[in-house]
Amino acid sequence: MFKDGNRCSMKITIVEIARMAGVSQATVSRVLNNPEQVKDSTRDRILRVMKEHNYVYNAVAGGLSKKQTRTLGLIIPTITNPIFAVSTKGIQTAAAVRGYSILLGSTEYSSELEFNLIRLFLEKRVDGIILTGSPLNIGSIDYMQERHTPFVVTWEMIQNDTASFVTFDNVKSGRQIIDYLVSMGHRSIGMISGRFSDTGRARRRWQGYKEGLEQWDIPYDKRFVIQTDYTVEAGREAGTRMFQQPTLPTAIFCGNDILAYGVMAAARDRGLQVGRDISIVGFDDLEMSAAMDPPLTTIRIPGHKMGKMAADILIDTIEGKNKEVIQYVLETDLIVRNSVSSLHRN
Amino acid sequence: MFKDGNRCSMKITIVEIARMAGVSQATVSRVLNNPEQVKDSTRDRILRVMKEHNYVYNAVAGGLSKKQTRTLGLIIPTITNPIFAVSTKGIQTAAAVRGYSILLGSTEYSSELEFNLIRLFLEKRVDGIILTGSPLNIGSIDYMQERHTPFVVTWEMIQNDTASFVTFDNVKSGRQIIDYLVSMGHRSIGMISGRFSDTGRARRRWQGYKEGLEQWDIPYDKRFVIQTDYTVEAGREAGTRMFQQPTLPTAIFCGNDILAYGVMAAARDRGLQVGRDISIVGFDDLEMSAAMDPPLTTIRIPGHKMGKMAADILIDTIEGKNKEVIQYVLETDLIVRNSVSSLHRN
DNA sequence: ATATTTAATGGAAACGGTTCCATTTGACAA
DNA sequence: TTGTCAAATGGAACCGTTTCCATTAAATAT
Repeated sequence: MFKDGNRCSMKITIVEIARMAGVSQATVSRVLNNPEQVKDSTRDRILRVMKEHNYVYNAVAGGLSKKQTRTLGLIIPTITNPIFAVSTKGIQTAAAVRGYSILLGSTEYSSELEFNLIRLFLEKRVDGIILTGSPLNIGSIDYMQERHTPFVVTWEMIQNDTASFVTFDNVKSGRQIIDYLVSMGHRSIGMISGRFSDTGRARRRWQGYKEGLEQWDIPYDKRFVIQTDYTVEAGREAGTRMFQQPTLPTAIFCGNDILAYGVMAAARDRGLQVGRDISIVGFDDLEMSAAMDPPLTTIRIPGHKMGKMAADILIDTIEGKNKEVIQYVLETDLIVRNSVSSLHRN
Repeated sequence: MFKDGNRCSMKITIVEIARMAGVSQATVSRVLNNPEQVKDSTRDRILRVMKEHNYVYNAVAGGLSKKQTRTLGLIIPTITNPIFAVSTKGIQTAAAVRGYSILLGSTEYSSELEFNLIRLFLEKRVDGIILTGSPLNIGSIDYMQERHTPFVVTWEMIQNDTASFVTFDNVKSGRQIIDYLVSMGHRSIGMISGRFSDTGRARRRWQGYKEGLEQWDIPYDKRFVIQTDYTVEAGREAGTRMFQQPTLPTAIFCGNDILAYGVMAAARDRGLQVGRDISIVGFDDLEMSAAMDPPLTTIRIPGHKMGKMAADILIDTIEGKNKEVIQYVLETDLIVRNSVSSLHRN
């Protein structure tokens, strides 16, 4: 257990190192933070002593003193949706490059949990917070601002012009899908959406859907829109319900790819061939969407890039490298594959 | 900005609260940690002062003093594979219930990054570490043990009987797949596997494959096994290569579901109908596997449960509620769906 | 009324670093 | 030799809690 015969290496501190190396504790601290300030020979000696005794820096003590933890709080709806996973990866990678770690919290779409996470992160003195796909809670933003904690929100834009965000336009993307569907000859279009109560995004995509219909003079038929949870199973169940109706839409816009997978399965269950009898489009462009049968037409959102940008903006803010509010609205792309049929006679 | 007219609320400390409430800082600390020890009237007064001034507890100072951070370090290969996401969710949920937060780190299958993460977590004084799908680095375990940091490994068993783990048997699960395939009449079975160099798991599943073949007296044909990255695209590419060979296996065991999705797509590209012309089985049972066309036969591993158990064991260890090493090997289930055809004439 | 417990509170030393402000040392110029 | 300056180091206060050990106040027993 005690490889080197002395007490647990976690217990040895800077002052013991100092004593053993015959210097003051200030000097030891310097080799840790500003090595160039100490004479080579002294530094080497101190470093040697540290090595010998397996010294492990205590970042919580350091954090208390420096008033910074080099830790970012990340709040996401759920890690279980791959799209947030890729976004998280973007954040994590960018943060790691700049020497920050990530404290992870999931809201599971609960505004109360979101608020609790923010309070917790504040107590833990994260240097900043990334709010992904939020805020759910009206108080969240104020709470952070009052406490002067740098933060950036992503996956969502906010009316407030005092806060940074990096996001994309859900309404526009939704409309883009309708435009495409209409261009393919569809005029009877349903939507299987996430719950408006869970996220603003779901509502906004639906808003794009509705605006799209209006623009093309297609009447809104509320039998053709279903809200459900963002899971494959829920999508399948919603699809089944949709397809049991006496008249069916020719195309369905799904609130995300996960839902689309379920709806595709429901279509097959019902004997409908996707991309011929029924057209389906998703949203997110997950890794597996291109491998579906048929490959899923969907909106690609720059999850990884958004994450990276959010992290970089946040860290710049923390480090005082930018003083302004930064607000980005990234572009999305419609990825046309084979899940939508053309209704034009050819 | 300064809602209540005083200085930033993050700056006000326990001693200011004490002064304002006319008590000692010890008493304030008590209302935070052992409220029952202070008289109701005093407690209420202190609480009121805190509320009024938006006091935010400083957990890093508390952590320094208490020598515990109520934070767990979580190391996973990549957050991008949904199976680790569900495992992470299990951990996170269990940890939250018991008042711990999660510091997240990804190794991206690099043993060097793994080691750096451990060192970083130790510096940040996490109370314990969960090593998922590791250790990659031979030194990792020793390093944590020497420093007396509680940890549990998951997704992997270790020879060492001084460390806790909760995992499942990759070899056995691999063999289970072969047994099933053979029972369906297959005798020409390929494998598209993750890279042995990336994870021990990949090798172990392959070992199950090989042992299975031996048991049924099927010669091992190395043209039928391909190692590749754990991504859909890589699976598709590997599948394409596989299917370009002059003779094909009748069934393919894929190292995980992600790979299987790619291989299914490759089969379709090649005009092979999965579940009829070619049989495919996966590993993990991701959420979307049941919605594939055809639904994917696969091994279900209890990712969420493993995560929860790992977290609970770790926390019990941290809190001294168990002093023993705990080693669990969970059961996996073969989920039979429709991606495997029967070769028996019927 | 006094002695004995128990409950409530306060004082002050940790916890393990950082950093401001000296002080010492040596090099170099005058 | 002395003065000046820069480089290297040390002393000690500070970061914001917790907690041990007293001390005081209140309650109960004798």
